[in-house]
Amino acid sequence: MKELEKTYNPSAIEEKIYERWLERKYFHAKPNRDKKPFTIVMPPPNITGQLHMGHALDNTMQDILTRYKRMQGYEALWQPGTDHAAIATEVKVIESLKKQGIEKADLGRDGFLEKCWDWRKEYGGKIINQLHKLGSSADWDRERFTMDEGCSRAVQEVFIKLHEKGYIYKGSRIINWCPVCRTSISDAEVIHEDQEGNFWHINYPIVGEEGRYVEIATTRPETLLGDTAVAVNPEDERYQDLVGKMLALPLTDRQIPVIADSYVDREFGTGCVKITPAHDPNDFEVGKRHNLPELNIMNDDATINLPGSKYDGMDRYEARKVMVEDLKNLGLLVKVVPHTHAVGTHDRCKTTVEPMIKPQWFVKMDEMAKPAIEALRTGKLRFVPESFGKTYLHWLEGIRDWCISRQLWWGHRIPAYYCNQCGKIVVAREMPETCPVCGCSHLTQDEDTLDTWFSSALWPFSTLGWPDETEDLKYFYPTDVLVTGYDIIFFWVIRMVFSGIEQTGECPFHTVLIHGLVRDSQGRKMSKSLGNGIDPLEVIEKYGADALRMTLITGNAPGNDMRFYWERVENSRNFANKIWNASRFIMMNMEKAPEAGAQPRDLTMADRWILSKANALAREVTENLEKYELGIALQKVYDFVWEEFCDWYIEMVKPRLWEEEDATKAAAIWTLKTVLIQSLKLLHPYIPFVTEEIFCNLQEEEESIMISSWPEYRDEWNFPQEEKSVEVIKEAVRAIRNVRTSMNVPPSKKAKVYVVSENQELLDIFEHSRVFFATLGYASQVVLQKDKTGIGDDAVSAVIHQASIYMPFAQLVDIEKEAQRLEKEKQRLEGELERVNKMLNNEKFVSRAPESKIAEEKAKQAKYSQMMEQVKERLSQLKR
RNA sequence: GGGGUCUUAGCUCAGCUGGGAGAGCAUCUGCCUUACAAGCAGAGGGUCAUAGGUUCGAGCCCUAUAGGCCCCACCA
Repeated sequence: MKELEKTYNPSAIEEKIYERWLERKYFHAKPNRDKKPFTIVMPPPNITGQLHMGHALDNTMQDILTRYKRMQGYEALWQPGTDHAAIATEVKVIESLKKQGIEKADLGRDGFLEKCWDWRKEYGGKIINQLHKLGSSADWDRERFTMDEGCSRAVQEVFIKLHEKGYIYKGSRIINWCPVCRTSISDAEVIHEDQEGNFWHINYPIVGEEGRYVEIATTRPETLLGDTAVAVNPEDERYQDLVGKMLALPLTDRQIPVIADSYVDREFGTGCVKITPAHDPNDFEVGKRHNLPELNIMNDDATINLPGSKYDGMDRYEARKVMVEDLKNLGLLVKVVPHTHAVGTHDRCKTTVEPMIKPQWFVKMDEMAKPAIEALRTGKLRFVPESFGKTYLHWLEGIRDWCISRQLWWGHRIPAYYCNQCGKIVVAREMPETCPVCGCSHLTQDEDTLDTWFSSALWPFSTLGWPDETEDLKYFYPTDVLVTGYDIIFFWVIRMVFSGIEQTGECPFHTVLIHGLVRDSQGRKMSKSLGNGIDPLEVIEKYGADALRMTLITGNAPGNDMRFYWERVENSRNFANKIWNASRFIMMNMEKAPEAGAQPRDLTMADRWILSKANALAREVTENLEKYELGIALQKVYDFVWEEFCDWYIEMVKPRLWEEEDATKAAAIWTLKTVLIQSLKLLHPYIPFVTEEIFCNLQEEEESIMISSWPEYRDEWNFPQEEKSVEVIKEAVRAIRNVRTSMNVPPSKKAKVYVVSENQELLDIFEHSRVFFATLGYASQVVLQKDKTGIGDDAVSAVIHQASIYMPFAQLVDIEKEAQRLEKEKQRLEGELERVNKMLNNEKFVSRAPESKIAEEKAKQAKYSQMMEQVKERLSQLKR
């Protein structure tokens, strides 16, 4: 038996323990017919990533579930890996190249990709190492990467299958273009944020009607150059006569028609809308309906593309300024009205996106969305908390086709090949030798790569070997729970669900456990630009991984954001120290007693009480964990360990340990050890390090707590009678302490305690508990009797159920104060009685409430009236 | 415009299927009691946003209102 340090020092043990777990392969899972599988796939962090609080929370939750299920006897697999993070990584690599004076284009595709792989080699493992520090029990032997061979094969396979099915197509459509990243992005990557801008009212002259104009209002005057019509509402009387007429487009020599389309809102603006099909998604639709020309007036970097015009080559915002000035000079600018409106920006770089028409690859969504919606409706898939299911449905029901091609180099290259001669597109695993149409042998692969999320969408099955029918896939798939933040439901969860159903026929997981954001102490989002982020590694260094994990889980409900406070970390650390010291105490005492292997027969009332409590706790905690109520479960163990076990049970047991010859010493030691181990096990998923360290020092039968068995409820540990008895004793002790405190009696001053009760059963309980009054209630002597014989009027008193407690404090007694205390107690009881009487006198309550509830209230009524009598009696005694 | 969510002790938050309001921190009072001062024993502090409704019974369910936050959305 080793001796523990006086205070718990996490940094001294965490690394050592984690190494041991790794060495012994405890995290490794493999198909095992004798066990049921439990699988979680880790949301793959970006290879550009550094562990932040969000990761810490996300992974702590996954680790808790994995460790819990592993202890329950499941073959628990937590599948880890990293994501290539196409845009994010490409941007980082470009940045680092720039510092060396190298441009992406100079390197060429292959050269650039080489740099990307170098990057991944250097930084790809960083976050994984940081996850180790957190205590994550993922199966690192299975670590995967979204661009490794297996995942790439899965991507290719899915692309080809979806293309064959007609679900993937190439088309020229209006897409979101990021002029800085120079790539298309999907709708999900566009953030609409309100920005202050202007409404520019501009007059378009009507051709052939000198002096007559159509006034339009726009937030983007520069797109005027691409206008191919002006639209009015067909119902709008004001403009009936204009439809069909031509307008002279200012600043150009073009003429454009006035058309009628119900898209136009008569009430908004002037009721006349300029139509720019190539640079606005609505206008694009209008343009299609009216066969309008699509005039692209912008380059990829959002400079104006209009050769021959003075605006050619100007940046879009510069062009705006110059054009507005020119319009003003022409007298066509009617007015400028300040106007805030939603502007689409790229979520990565915050650049205002430019809608553009470009040939891109799309995934057709309508058919695949259906089974994904169905999965939630039929309960095959559920969200915790449930409300996020609505978010999921809402998005799926309004889903549009997914633009999956990106004009990037870092990513999965699209397996499409173009015939240089006839233009035929061939989608295939490898480049065809000849074109199937014209037979020519000159083909070129598509330059584009796929959206990062295309590969992440396959993560739950690509990591298990799909498309091969591997043992892993058969055993571990579908997975069980997906843990992630609500901010990523659209990007990832939805796409995993429809991809999983489409490719494997099964929903990739049955539960999505959603968590919120970790904010700073003022409730702000932690961000680099604000500099308010707290580094989880710093927390781990200062207080230990257990304290961090516990802080992230305590007092937080699924889906809710939380604030980070150092005080809370301290409290968590204090708890680890608390259980550390309780263990230290127990170990010190274990040496004093012969090793008790089996459960002793002579368990005392207190032993049975705490055992019964620990037993009930195991059941409750398990129930909470099954409902993913991680915070509630932890709170329960916390309360049990600190209050019931440490503050009450250990204090109660001390006299038996101090006594040289105590017949029940072995029982005490056995109970201490048993309940401690039970608590450690219940805590292990949350605070794995400290529980492991204690467990290994405490016993020698098992080599690690993480592979020990999860506590189960046992009927033979259920002792309702003893639970009640100890509660009575606690009530009496509390009453004594209360009285003493209110009279400022120091603990050093012991007092004689009389317990008066007419209830023999109660007196019997106290008879067995004399020692508790001495140690917990500072009694010098305990007298149990049925009446007040020998108790002077100068004693102070307290009333508990069916008993009165008297302590003679002659000189200390202040009759006034004593009376005040009792008056207060009387008032409290009056309140209680009023409530309970009101209930029981209510005929409807008595006739409609469940019997158990009525019985409960009746018992309370009896209890309070009895106590009331005692208080009244004592009061009248004082007044004499 | 649509949807979601929140409003509980001074602060930050829990509160499971409706049956007497909880935690941590902070505050106040005593204690260095032989596991722990990162501790022990006690105390104070809440018309659970407001107004209705359902119910024997509402912090919890329903409706409306006010305020906060979030997400989605093609009003130029």
